[in-house]
Amino acid sequence: MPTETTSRLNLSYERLNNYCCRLTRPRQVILDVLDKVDRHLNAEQIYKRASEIYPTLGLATVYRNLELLVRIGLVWKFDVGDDKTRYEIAQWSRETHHHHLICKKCNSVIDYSESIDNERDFLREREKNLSRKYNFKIENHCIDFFGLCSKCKNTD
Amino acid sequence: MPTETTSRLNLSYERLNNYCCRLTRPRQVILDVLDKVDRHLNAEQIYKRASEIYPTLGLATVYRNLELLVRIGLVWKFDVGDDKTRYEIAQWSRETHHHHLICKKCNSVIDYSESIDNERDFLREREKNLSRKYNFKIENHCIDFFGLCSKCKNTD
DNA sequence: TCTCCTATTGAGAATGGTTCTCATTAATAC
DNA sequence: GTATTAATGAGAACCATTCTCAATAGGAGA
Ligand SMILES: [Mn+2]
Ligand SMILES: [Mn+2]
Ligand SMILES: [Zn+2]
Ligand SMILES: [Zn+2]
Repeated sequence: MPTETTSRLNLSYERLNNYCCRLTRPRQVILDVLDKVDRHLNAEQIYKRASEIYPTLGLATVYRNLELLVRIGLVWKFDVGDDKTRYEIAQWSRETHHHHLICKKCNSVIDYSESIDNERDFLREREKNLSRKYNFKIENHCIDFFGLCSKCKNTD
Repeated sequence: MPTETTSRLNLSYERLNNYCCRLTRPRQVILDVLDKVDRHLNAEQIYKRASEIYPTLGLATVYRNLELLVRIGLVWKFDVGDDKTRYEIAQWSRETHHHHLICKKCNSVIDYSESIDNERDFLREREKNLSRKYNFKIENHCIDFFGLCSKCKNTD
């Protein structure tokens, strides 16, 4: 019985294969770290955790592979306001798709998915109109809310 | 008869005053550049244009003041995918508020404002629900669509 | 208009996240 | 196995942005 995690990893490996990318140890380890619950990590954090599993790993390799994984759609990258790009495993499925609440003060990120179907429908409709009007091929969207998290709100 | 531009600049000066910031020549010039039609410039581009008006201007001063203007709400900053932060004069009014279509290939930005009222209402409703549920004080939102502009779509 | 205080400036150095280089290693097709 | 070449690790390089610090100039008050 494959766990959710192993099946997600297998899908990732398959995708790498489709893109003619070799399934190297560093890639496995990086995907493994991204697959864990902690999300929204920056490259340095991913490097640190992956190094514990595979100590000879190099930081440049982490950057190179994150870039690759983003390019082939297995990973999402985004910014929150500090100057470190954040990464998280791509969540395309209807159950896990989500958007973000981003705290301007502590740069923490909250995933939310309530009414995400509403948002998705709404955005799809907008995309249809906009792409027609501007002859623009929309590939993905970004919707974020910025402000103060509950902690930071009370320590002003 | 004040033009739209001069009145917008006057409002900016007033705002600076309210925040007890001196109305220096560099600030005037930077605001003047931002107030021109070309939007979505990066710091270097703003520096270049402002230098033509005020040649002794320093790049650090541009960065410092852009930061200030963002902080007091006169300027918006955002990223498009190259590694240079973009800036544009804040457009809060109902007539000029807009969102962005961003080309992943050439990093150009298209302003759109059709159905922006719909979007705004929709987002406001979401903000209300989310801030209650997560005890999160939402201060602003970001909604962008990424893809390929009409030019880049045809040169793949 | 003059003076004083200090916010602001300009130049260049420093920072730090990310990318590049290059010799070495290892995945995979045959 | 062997050959091919994609991928790696280490460190240097890059470059947008921030910092430092002595010099300058707003603007409040006299
Ligand atoms: Mn997330
Ligand atoms: Mn715009
Ligand atoms: Zn916070
Ligand atoms: Zn384009």
